[in-house]
Amino acid sequence: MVRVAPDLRRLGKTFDYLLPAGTAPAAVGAGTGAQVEVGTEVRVPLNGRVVRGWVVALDTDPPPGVRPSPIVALRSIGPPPSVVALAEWAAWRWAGPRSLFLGTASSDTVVRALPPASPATCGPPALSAPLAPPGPAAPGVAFDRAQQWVRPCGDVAGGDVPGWEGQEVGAGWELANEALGGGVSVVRLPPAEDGFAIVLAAASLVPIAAPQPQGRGVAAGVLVLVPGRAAAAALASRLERAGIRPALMPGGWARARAGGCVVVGTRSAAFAPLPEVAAVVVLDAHDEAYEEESAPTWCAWRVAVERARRDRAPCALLSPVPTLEILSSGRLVAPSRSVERSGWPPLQVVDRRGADPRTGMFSEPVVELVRWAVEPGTARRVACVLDRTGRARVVACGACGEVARCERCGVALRVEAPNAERLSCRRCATEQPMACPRCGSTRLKNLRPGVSRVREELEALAGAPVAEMWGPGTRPGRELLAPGERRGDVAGAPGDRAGLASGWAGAVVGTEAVLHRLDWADYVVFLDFDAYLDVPRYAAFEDALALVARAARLVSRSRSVGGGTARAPGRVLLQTCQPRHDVVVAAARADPAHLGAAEKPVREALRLPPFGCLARVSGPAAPAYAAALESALASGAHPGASLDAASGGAWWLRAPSANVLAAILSSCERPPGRLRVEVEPRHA
DNA sequence: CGGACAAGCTGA
DNA sequence: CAGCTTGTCCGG
Repeated sequence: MVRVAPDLRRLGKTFDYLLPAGTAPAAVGAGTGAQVEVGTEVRVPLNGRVVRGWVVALDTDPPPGVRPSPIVALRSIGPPPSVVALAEWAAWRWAGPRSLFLGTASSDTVVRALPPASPATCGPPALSAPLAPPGPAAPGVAFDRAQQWVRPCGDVAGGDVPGWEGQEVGAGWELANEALGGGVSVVRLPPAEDGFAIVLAAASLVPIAAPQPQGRGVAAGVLVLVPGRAAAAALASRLERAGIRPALMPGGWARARAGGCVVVGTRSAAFAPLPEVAAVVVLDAHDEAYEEESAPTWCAWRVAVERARRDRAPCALLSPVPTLEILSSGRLVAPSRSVERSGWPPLQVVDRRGADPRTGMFSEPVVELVRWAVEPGTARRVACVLDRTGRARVVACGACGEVARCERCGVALRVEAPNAERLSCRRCATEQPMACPRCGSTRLKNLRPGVSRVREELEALAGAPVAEMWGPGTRPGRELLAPGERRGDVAGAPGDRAGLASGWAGAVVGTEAVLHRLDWADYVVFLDFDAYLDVPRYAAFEDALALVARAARLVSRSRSVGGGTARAPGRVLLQTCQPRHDVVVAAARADPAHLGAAEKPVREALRLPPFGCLARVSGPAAPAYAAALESALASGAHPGASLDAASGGAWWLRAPSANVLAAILSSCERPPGRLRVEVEPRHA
């Protein structure tokens, strides 16, 4: 008898079934597809139809009074037991259906057999002796294993091993051992460093093919997460050039399931079916691509951290701009200040406080830059970023020029309605009189950048065509116009766009898409950086700094010039009315910790993450659920937790920690009807 | 989730 | 009261 979780979104229950004739629980041949084990995908009858499901427990006793039906069929090899348990944890942690996480952990296609566990085909440093599996709290062992990698690869970087020519090896090497020394580390690598050295060091922790009879036993692997599909593919091919054949998710599901390999993938690969992890590396852990936007709002780097904790494996979270939440999850590993500074490009801040609104979006330095970029016969590229939304109702003081901002939390105050009589703070929900909080002047002017004609203006100023790029920043399907082209008449097939983006030079204006789609630039200009500082989200400042880091990476990337490769002399330029803002200061000093130090007390005072954990409850069934939560809180079992009504029939549940929050949510039965529970939504 | 079935509405 | 919509329950 086995227990099965059906693949039905609204059904959290499990059901017991009889094994089909001729099968037995996983006593022998587990993972070969012939037998049932925890994780196996099955097809089971339920209420008169046949549904997909996962075996979540073996040898169960059915509740009294029910007579179980037999399983209809074994459908596919499923995630290993460790990942089934991980999915259960995630379902609890983010108050979501377990089947959703099991689905994420499963193969897109039916898998009936696994390839032989691919042993570490690690290239250059042919490690001769089998390595011990990762043990509990053995930093010394991890250190030694990483050393074996680091030393040869440090030499290899000179280019004397095939496939290694020209691999740039930076500060990552010195940090790799420390990063993988045990437990969770937060590695603050500057934007110019890509962390490949740490990935290689982690890859060396794949145990050398310990012979495993019939695929039994645990074959640990190394998990590497990257924010996007393109970056995953790029990392995979780079690993191959280094002699390591990684399992690229989702296609590499079966290889990952067999274990003993390096698995590379995006957010969903946090649930890659490695039976055990020997090390975990998350690149650009601050990237919002790791967070699922709709409920359940799970977060891949947090899953990765939990996974490493369960397997007592080292976990390295890499980021040039680690958020407070990331920092609170591990110990900080950072290069020296001088190394960090040299990994950030110079930042030029253009103070726009005194600017005449009629000069439009462009300061003198920007106009000069664009003219420089469009000079004929040059291969220069200047990218201008303009977020067209988000600051229509922000006001600045007509007397002192300061943006009116909340004295309590520092966010820009907004005029919520066209003829409102007070200024409101959307972060801490307070209101203030319609006057400059700094000098008291009531002469306030609306900051309202011109939007639709920015490109035309720039073309007029530069006296040359300027390209345009737009579209949502994180989704595909954007279009790049060549110089002189208009929206709607994109040259070539859609497939040509990437080529256009890489071969093209001059000036480009676009939304955040620019930062995602271009592969290099000499300069990145934020035409209206304040738009990012004024977003009413608790994480707005961190997100703004992350954008600068992304721009920094664009301008520090090497590019081909006239057949050779040159280092772009990159710079980032910000136009802002808030030149002393902590985000601007942090970026200018190449010191992300500056922002962290400024943010910490505010978060602490407002009990925002990482000093507290919030969940938003909404939907038609929210009132009923809120009532249940209220009575759970009234019982006194959860000190420090509270429930507040928000606008639009929603509620905020606040708890001192994510665990307490999850405990409260899971202790309250969900009422029937549509209910949305968003745990830790970053747009709060 | 989706089928079964019960309770409620409508119109002749 | 047939014929249809809307809602609640339940599954092994």
